[in-house]
Amino acid sequence: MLFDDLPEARETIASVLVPVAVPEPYTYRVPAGAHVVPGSIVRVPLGTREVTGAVWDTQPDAAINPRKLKEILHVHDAPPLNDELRRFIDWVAGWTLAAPGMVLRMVLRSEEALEPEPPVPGLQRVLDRSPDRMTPARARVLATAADGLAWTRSGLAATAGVSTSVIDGLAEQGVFEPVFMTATPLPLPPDPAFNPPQLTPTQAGVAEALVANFDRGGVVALIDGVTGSGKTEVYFEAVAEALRRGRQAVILVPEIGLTEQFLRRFETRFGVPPAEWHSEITPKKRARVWRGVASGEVQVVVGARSALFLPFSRLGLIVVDEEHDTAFKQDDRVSYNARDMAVVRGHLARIPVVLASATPSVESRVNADLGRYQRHVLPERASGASLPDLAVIDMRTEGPERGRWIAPGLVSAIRETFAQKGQSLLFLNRRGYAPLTLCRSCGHRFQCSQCSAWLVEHRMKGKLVCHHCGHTEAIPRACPACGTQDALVACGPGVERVAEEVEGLFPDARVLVLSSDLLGGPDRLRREMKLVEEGGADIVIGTQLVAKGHNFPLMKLVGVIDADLGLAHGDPRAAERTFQLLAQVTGRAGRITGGGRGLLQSYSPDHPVLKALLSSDREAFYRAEIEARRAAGLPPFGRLAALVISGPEKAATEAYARAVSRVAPADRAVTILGPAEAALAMVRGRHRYRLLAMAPRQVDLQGYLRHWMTLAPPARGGLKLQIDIDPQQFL
DNA sequence: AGCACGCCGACT
DNA sequence: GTCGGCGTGCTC
Repeated sequence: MLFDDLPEARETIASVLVPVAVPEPYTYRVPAGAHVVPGSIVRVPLGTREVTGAVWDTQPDAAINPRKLKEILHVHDAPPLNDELRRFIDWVAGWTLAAPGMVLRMVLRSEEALEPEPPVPGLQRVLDRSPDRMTPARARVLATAADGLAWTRSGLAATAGVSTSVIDGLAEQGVFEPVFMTATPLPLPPDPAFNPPQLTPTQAGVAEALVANFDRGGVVALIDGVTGSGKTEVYFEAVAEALRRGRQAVILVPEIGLTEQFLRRFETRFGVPPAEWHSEITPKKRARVWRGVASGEVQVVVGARSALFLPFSRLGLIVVDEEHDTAFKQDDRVSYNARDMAVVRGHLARIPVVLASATPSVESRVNADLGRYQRHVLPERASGASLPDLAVIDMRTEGPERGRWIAPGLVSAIRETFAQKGQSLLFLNRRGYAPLTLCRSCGHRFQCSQCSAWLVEHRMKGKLVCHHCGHTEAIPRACPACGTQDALVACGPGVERVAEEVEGLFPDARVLVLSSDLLGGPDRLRREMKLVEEGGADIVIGTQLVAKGHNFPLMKLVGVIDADLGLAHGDPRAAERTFQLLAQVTGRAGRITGGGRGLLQSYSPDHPVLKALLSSDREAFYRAEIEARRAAGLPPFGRLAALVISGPEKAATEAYARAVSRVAPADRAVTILGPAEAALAMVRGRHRYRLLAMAPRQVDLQGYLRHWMTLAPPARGGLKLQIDIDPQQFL
């Protein structure tokens, strides 16, 4: 054959998604001898820097000036991102209107994982060699290494109980030879048959349905079960099925829900703890989990929302526990709701998704009612214990005297519980001592200088703190407005103030405050949680973190100090949030041991949310909430969007927007527009606006956004948007 | 003049 | 997301 007949050796190119906010993949030359496939993780030059990206297409139409092309520097020795994950990245980017590279960045969140762990030097017994002289220490070493497996020098020394010099001596004589051990072996795989639970007939029925879903493609099941009904045990059976089928499972939990308790429950069922994935994990562990997941060796991951973006090689199941929790939302960079994106990934991968909650979100309930999701109800408590006995204390007639916050009825309930050595929990979703401080003399109210919210007194810290932007200042002695000395007065209760009252009422009780801003950080909080769990406190005063994830087995009484708090907000989901929070926190009472009580202090005991809670008629709550949204012109999904258009003073605008999003639309300083008006304002005003637009309107937001993006492509920093629309309808 | 800072476009 | 260029305004 003549050389002339051969097609000219064409230059190979590939499009590479780079982790920057550009709208499309860039084209690079593939160096001779390098082999890339779609999904290959590569190192490429970009501008003056080098970045890690992923090959998106090996046959791109190169509409780019060939002279501009740069060459791929390195192809990482890591499994390529599979087709399922690449489609998921593209989908999420399209949905969130983020650059695909920004979504890729969430996938490539472990630099160390991109190359195999370097081999560890080790020693292996050379069987036909023995030491010149035997000593007791040497004998122990030989006995330890008799299995013929490779050991690390220090590991062998420690196990045999000798110093490393004994090992060195033996190695010197050739009794051990140096070898290289490949990366630390992964822990044993979870065993689906390790400890199957005793399920009630209802639970078994639900578990069976979840198992059957593995043969039905991308089915979403909503498990709707009261606190203590055994949701976890039931979805563990779906995890077991994934394992039996040789597939991987991921369990997403709200960040705070990933407790020691949860890991222990997993271990009890499957014999080993699951792999963990969350923001606190060390880089080394992070890399192991990432690689293990990509290679398929790690079979079950329990993690926060970011675990959804792990490169599973054969994902078979996604579970979203506490699916109603707002911690699944990410608002910075790419803004997404991991619960919704889990449904999307399940859909693309044609695998079952399980959403579980004691208080499902309204949108998931609606999706279930519409037949998009299966709905499985677990009504009773598994232990046979009844739900806590709930009652309301009408603060208008049965309230405490002025300056106190705990009604006499609740005080006596605490006294009774304490006498019977049970634990009481007082729930108040307000950190600090008092939510508002004012001057007795002139009426001056302490406001945050950055964002105009009230400053909250934190007596333990001795500071005034803004809960919106984090701004902190010292508590002054004199009023900054009129100069009067010692005239400051605290208005309303926070957990610290309730604790003060409790300590006065029950001097013998062990009182503990559980709040996210405890001095001593998360470690201390973890210790305190454990302490409460083991009975080391009698009365616990806590903010919403006691409502989430953690179970306190000895808790017999839950008192809600202000059940109205949260109901009055302008947020269209205030009622839903309050219902969920109160149901979760009161559900803690007697959760394990049964026979718990809940007392809710309220000035509006006839509010539908409280009525629904008290009658345990959850259906009534959902019916009323869906109806209320319909009446307000909102679709039942809670199709909500917020546009935050940031102006030139970026930091100020963002702090402002953050503050506003919590108090809006009550704050008059904010212009509130619908998306159409916001879009027009953007285009007309050359985005010199400082506004937050909330659009609880029934509009085609996606259409509007696309429309205006073509009119005025958002400049960097010019526009930040959050989309909070249930993606179900677009799948 | 020298430099910090913010804005803006480019990045294959 | 991050860098470099450039204009503005201020001067340990």
